[in-house]
Amino acid sequence: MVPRMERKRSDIIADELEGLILEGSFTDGARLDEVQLADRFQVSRTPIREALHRLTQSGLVEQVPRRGVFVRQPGPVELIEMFEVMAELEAVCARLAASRITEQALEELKALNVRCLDAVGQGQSDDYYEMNEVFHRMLYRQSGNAFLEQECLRLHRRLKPFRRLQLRVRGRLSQSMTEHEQVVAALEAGDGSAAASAIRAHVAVQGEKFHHLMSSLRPAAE
Amino acid sequence: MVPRMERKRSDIIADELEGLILEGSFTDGARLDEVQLADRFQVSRTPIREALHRLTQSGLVEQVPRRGVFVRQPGPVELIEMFEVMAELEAVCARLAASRITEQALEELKALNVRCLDAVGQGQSDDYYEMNEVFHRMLYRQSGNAFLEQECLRLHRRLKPFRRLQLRVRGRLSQSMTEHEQVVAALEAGDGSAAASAIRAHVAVQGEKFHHLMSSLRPAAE
DNA sequence: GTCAACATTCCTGTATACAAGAACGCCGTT
DNA sequence: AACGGCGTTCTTGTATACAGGAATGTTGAC
Repeated sequence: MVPRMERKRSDIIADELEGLILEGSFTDGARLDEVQLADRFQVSRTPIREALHRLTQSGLVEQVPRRGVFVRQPGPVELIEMFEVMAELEAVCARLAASRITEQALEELKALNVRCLDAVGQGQSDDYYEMNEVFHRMLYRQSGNAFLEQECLRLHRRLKPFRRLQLRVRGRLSQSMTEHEQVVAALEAGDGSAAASAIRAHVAVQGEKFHHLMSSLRPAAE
Repeated sequence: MVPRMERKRSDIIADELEGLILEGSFTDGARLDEVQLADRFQVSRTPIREALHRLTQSGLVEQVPRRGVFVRQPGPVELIEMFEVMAELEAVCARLAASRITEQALEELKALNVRCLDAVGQGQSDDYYEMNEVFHRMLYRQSGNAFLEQECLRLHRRLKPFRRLQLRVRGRLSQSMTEHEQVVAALEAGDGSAAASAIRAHVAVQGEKFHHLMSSLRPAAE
């Protein structure tokens, strides 16, 4: 079904810029100069403009007519709001999944959690991070609603750099594990509201505890 | 705070095209020719391209590299999924609003419902439609989460042409009224889950009953 | 008559040229 | 010395020119 998808330069540039912004390579409010970027990427202004336009739609930059585009890092308030929405969206996924999930997917989730547990035991937080991602993506998928899945992936991606900070908190990994297991248990029991509550708490804690980490206001600059 | 916002032509064109597509002026899968549109809007290809790019991000059209952009009307399945997400998002708004809504806003909602009731009594479905919009927008606002509000508005706008069909169902208006009142009552009681359930049902019925109206697959072409 | 290969043509993607508005600085006036 | 008006310059927004790939039509072979 995927015909060929030879991406054009402007898309590639958009992805790259998106990565740079999410990484925090640009300070908040910084102006993204078209000619400067054109020079940097060795292309003309046209693809740059298209890329910036896409980033505007994503909400990563703000475009002021006749003035230029400026990177727009979310402030603490907006971040907390976004985490709240993320928590609620995942809660919806969980509730829907509780009645829609397949046996097979449930088994996969369990297996995934076992592997997560191993990673936690060995203190491999990177591995855990990866598997945590897979866990959440599976949950989105099992909501049985492809549109919801897409929306969740979108927001998840947007919050990614801020989420990673969260794993650095001491003892967070094992706590996170427990929460995952509660979610799976609720799904297995077909208890939608329990699954929703579990995952909501799991995600919300990231938002609520988040500002404790906000001593550096910039996102994870790895 | 609004500096001037002299919109550029490409934005105006994007809005116009968006309206045309949502109205259903283009059949699904139709190709949007750049030069043709440029000629139609009396501009060069550049603003057209920017507008089409924006529509791509909105999901109204699909861009196939080296082939062109094609309007992409959501199919029945996708529409039902979108309505489901809308219902859940509004449910979240309601639940959050139950504990966050101000007295003043509550009064406004009540007043609005009284006016809605009048409109229903007089069979003025257009008036009702307008006030229904305001009701939902107020609910989004009262979630106390600006990001959630934005997301709700976005999806609401996307579903607008399909939602309108719903009002044509006989007896829907008075039923809708009752549901609104249930929501307000739950909000007043501070009962989040009741408010969520009420609004979820209110919106979901649109999605569920939607395919009964799908004899004509095209959106409301007024 | 049908199919395939080639050439033409059209359209998208990119580059460049042009126009207009905004910011900045300079100079003159008070 | 401070403030205001004017002009320069820089940057965005738009138009146009150019390049490459895709689709289509034609022609030739089987």
